[in-house]
Amino acid sequence: MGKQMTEMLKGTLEGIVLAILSVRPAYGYEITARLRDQGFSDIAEGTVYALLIRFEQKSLVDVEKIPSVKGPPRKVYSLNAHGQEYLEEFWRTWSFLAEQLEQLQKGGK
Amino acid sequence: MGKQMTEMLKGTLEGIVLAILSVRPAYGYEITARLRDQGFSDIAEGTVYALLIRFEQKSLVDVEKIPSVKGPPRKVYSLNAHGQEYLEEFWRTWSFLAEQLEQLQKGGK
DNA sequence: TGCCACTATCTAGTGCTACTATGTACCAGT
DNA sequence: ACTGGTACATAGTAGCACTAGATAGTGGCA
Repeated sequence: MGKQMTEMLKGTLEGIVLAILSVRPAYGYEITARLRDQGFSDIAEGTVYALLIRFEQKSLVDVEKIPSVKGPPRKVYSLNAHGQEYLEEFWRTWSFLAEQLEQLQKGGK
Repeated sequence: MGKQMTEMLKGTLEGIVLAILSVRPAYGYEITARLRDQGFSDIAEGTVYALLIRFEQKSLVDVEKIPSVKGPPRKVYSLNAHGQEYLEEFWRTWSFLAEQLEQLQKGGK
């Protein structure tokens, strides 16, 4: 991953994962795999798990432990009301930023 | 400033300031003021100066000291060829991220 | 049986960036 | 003298993604 991407993901990855969880509950390994499929080719696994733990500590998610067919039990995370709110604020913040950048990009060309 | 915005600016502010410099040369105090006018209401001054010093160390900019009518001399920064390249890579990185997020935002609604 | 690959989670330590808080310096108007 | 606006700088802090591992369960294959 480029260094620019690494820095840009700070604060954004949080929103990305929250958005994924808002569609439907998921567990860490699954989220990492999905991100990689989607072009975030080398998101570190550790990063996702650390992020999920932070969500739990901030009470943005509910957690359920579900046995897996192959491998250790999964920790399935689902967005709760507080998490939903937090996600909405994320979208507001991101929209503002995106708009500013869009204008800058236009102006520079 | 919200904490979400603070984190999201990491990696992005760099691009924003480079984009500003690509339009025309500017100095720190001016850049801070312009950012504030544009809605980044409480960007810390120190942040911008530190950023500009990083640009200089990475050789993305040329610097010229120009006397000011009121106050200490200004350090006017202008983007050089290397900086222009770096900015283009920033736009590529940001465009990718913005596209991913746009799709997520659509999907979640 | 032993080994490997895949699934699945977790953590200590590192680097980078924005913020806080403060200091320095120059000049104009009162 | 003093205040306020202009202009730059920096030491310390917090937060986040990454590195580089460790740990564990299951199944396949030689």
